[in-house]
Amino acid sequence: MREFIQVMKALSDPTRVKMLKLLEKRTFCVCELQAALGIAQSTTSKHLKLLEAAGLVTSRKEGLWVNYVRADGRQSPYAAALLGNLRHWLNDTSEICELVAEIDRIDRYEILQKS
Amino acid sequence: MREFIQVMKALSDPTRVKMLKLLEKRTFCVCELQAALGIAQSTTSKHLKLLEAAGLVTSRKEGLWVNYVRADGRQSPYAAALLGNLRHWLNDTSEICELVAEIDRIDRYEILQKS
DNA sequence: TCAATATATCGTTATTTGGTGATATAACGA
DNA sequence: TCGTTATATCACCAAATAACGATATATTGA
Repeated sequence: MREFIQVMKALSDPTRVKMLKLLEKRTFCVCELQAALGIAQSTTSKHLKLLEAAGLVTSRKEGLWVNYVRADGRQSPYAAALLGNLRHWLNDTSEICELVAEIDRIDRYEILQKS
Repeated sequence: MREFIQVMKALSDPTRVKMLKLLEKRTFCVCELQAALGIAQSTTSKHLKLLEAAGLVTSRKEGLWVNYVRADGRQSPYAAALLGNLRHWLNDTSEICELVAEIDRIDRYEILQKS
C-alpha cells in the first residue's frame, strides 16, 4: 500500500507530471528542468528526488551534472504501469504542448552562458 | 491536466483507496463504509464526495441512504484506467485482506441496531 | 406534524506539501 | 590549491489536506 500511495502522490503535482512528460523525450539535468519549468533550483531538486523515491525516474551523476532519466519501471509495478499510461496521456494539452515545443531551446551549456 | 491531477490526488490517500477496494466487492452506503473503516461520518462523506468528483465512484440516493458504487469509468479515461489497474493491485496486502475479510459483517441494518 | 435517522456541510485544528533563499557538498579547470 | 559551477540539503513560510465534532438538510414512519 505504502508503495502505491508513494507513486500516486508523486503523480499528484503538475510540476512533477511536466517533468515526467519532458523526460519522455530525452534525458535532462537539474538545471535544464529548472529552466524549462521556471522554478527555483532547490524546488527542482526536491521534486526530482521525490520522483526518484517513487521509482519514476533514475539519476546518474556525470561530472558536474546529474542526469535524470525516465525509469524503466523495474523498481515498482505501479510506477511501470503509470509511466506506460502517461506516455499516451496529456500529449495534446496546451500545458504539455507548449513545454515540449521549447524542448530544443533547453541546453545546459546555453543556460551556463546566461547565468 | 487538471482532470488527471484530480484522479491522482483522489488515489493518494490510503482511506480512499480502501474505500475503492471495498467498492470492488459491492455497493456500500456511507454508514457502512464509516463502520468498516472506523472513521467519523463527516470524514467518510467528504472522502466519498472527493472520489465522486474524480469520477471514481457514483452515488444514488435511495430513501434515507446514499448508495455509493464503483464508477464504470465513462466519466474520465484516467479514472477508467486506474480503476482497472486497482482491481488487480493491493489484493494481497494485509490492510486490504483484513478489510475484505470483514465485509460480510458490515450491514446497514446491524449498524442501526448498535447505535 | 413530529421524532428519528442518514448524509452533507461548516468551522476548527494538526499535518503535509510546495515553494523559496541560504548554505553545504562535490567535481572540474586554471 | 582555489575559484567556479551544479546539485543537494536546510530552515522557513504559505497553502492545501485530513481529521474531528457540531449543525443543517432530507426522508421516513408514527
